[in-house]
Amino acid sequence: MLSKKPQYAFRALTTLARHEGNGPLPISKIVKEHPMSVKFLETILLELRKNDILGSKKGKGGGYFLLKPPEEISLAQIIRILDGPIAPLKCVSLNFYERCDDCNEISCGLNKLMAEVRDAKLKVLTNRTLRDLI
Amino acid sequence: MLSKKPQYAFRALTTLARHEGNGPLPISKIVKEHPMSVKFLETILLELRKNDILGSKKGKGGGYFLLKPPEEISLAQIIRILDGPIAPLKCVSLNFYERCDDCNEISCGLNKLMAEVRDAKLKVLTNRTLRDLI
DNA sequence: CTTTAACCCTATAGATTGTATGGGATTAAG
DNA sequence: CTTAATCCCATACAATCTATAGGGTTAAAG
Repeated sequence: MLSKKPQYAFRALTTLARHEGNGPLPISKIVKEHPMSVKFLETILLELRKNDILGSKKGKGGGYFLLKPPEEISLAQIIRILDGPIAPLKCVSLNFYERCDDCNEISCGLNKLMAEVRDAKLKVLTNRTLRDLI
Repeated sequence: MLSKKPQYAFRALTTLARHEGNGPLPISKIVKEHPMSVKFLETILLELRKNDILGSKKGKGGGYFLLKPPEEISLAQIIRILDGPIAPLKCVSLNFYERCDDCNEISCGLNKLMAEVRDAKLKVLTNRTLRDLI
């Protein structure tokens, strides 16, 4: 299950995508369209800025804006930043790999099947972008 | 990410599947093959019994056994029992549906995409069974 | 009919993660 | 110099995950 962070993020990002090219959009405007905690959204957008999804401008007239066109921002990128691995197990994760300490990865049948699940999810999540969300 | 419960469950279930037809297998034997907390595994197997995956026999010489052949028990069934929804959002879950109170399901683009993810996962998880795990 | 080995049931503890909130610092427009 | 915004970090609160505890019930075997 997706946690709230990416869910809120997607709402904010669609608003930012629709506003593309018109300069920075402040949180106050985003929240007007999607009612939610300003402070919580702030931490989310900050995280997206640190991961090069968003840019920001401080001070009066400032706000956030997309660093790339919406069709170049996949759902997978956002989910990985805010929720971590897309794979059902760390031992089959592409971006968050960790060895499992209590199963043998070579003989373990589960990780092979979970890798299939990972690929099935990724096929959707890397091909779908913010553009599909608008 | 899968929680520990289904992970442990899959290990126990493969042992039970290999033992199929030879009568009930006690927890003590399962744990000998897969070291883990006896008590924790007990609560897991109990949950599977209540959901008609396992049968059990009490008393000396008792234990657990599969109620169906391994090829009729899909990974999806086990995950739903122990981890809940397979869909990334409740509002697109087939077995655990809940209306989202803060988004419009008709106009919300996200749930359409998350339904695609759900279907991609289910395609693997309903076709793969305990048989594939052995 | 007692011992023993097993499952049955419920409560709860401890750790981790998810969901925010608060307060102040920094920046820049007007 | 005032105002409106982001930036940063700490922390509170709640929910879930992981596991443990302890006693109850059942049934086979001697």
